[in-house]
Amino acid sequence: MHMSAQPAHHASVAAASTKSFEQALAGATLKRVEAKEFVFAEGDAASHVYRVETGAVALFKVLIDGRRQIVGFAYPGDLVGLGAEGEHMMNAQAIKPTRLRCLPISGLHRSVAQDPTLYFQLYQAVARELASARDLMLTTGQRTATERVVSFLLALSRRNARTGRDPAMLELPMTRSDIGDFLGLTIETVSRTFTKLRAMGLIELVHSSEVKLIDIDALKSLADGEDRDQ
Amino acid sequence: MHMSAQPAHHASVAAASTKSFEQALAGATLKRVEAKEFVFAEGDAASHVYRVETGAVALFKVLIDGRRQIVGFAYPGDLVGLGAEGEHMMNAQAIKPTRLRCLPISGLHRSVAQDPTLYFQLYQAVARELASARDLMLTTGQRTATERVVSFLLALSRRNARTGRDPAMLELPMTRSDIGDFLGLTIETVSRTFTKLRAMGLIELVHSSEVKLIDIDALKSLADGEDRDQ
DNA sequence: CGGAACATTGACCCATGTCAAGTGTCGTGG
DNA sequence: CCACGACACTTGACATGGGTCAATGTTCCG
Repeated sequence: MHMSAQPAHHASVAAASTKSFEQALAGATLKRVEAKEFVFAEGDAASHVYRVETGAVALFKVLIDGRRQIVGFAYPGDLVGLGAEGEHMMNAQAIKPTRLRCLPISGLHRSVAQDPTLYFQLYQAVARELASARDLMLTTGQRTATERVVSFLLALSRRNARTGRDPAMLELPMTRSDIGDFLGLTIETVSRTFTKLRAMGLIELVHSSEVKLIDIDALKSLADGEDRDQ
Repeated sequence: MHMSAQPAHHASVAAASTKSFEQALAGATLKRVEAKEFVFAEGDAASHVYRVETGAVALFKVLIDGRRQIVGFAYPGDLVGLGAEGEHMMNAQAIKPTRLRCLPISGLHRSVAQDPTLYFQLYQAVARELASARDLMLTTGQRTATERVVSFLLALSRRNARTGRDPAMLELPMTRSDIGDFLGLTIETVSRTFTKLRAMGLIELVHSSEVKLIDIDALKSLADGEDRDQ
């Protein structure tokens, strides 16, 4: 039987919270960025790793013709910027006012001297991120628009459950455009799908950025083709 | 300006070849698997990491209704099975007769005692794999069928160039179905796209599993929307 | 109050999926 | 060596999900 692992779609290295890691972060400076401000861009020197304290950040790549793929959203507790060798290979942009703790990579290497398992933790953190990336690939590669949107909502719901919030009431800090670029859909399709789910009585749009899940079980079965272990 | 990094699409931890790593692998047993035989399946205990010596392996996840997403192919020199915590979260299946070097995870942890940087190497290996996974997301999320197939061919071409083989003559060890499940397309669309590229004089199908690239520059511009730095 | 940005809705169309023949190609056994 | 069957691949005809283009609503902030 599978008790398998990650629920999917929290694509930014869920917090590796251990003593040595917390210590490394403790001295880190705090940085505020406004909505739409970049934390770093593709090609920038990878000087820091950041942990989101409040707010939310979108991680994305762009094609030369402007098409954009968001590869993940980072919420409070998530790390961004890991796994970059020398320079960043993607962009990180705040999607609302955000506070970040900035950890210089050089300092990180120094911390390793005190705690050699730190690399193991980084390894695990990146491995988790890899797992999410692959789950997202499954979603964008093989699923219909409805399945994608529902999976996305359920992933947010699970995140809420994990962090002690109401799993039926979702805040969507990102725009429809962001959701579309994450799921490989257009704004219009995302919007139509929300409308359809509302018409089916499965969700309620309290506000365009606030969704109430009415019938989670029905949503789960809609998301199907769901990877094992919900 | 970007000198950025990875060419994309070699989704299985390109070989981390260092002394300590080679030593760890040296004592490893060799295993032969036939085409279609599983190396491991989702849910299996993650007991070993494997390095492909000859042959090729497909890594994939399946949805309950049978849809399949191949997240990468592993060729000689590539590692498979890294990043699994406890149990594997995907399947690894040989796509032709394959020889693998099997490295017990327990032994790997022992080797770390001798060389603490080993974890750093593993971290880097997984980070590279993550970069490929994200490149693939960009491809399957945002591109047309033609762009996907051409990107795929060019990635194989680059791999050939990197390993000292003819970058214009490609061996496709995988079936059309595998390619489709990798790129998020159907068999028929993959086949039609090959036919179209042949009709355009850009490729030649020596054999259904052997492709000759005739006009690589034209292919590159077709692949466009290509991520920066070719 | 006005305007910009975001979201929704509608009409239409096309790329790709689906279904259904056909056509190699390879390996096996007679 | 040939015949057969099993697959894999190709090709065609058709259907449709979701993209595109366009208009309208809504929200929020100055």
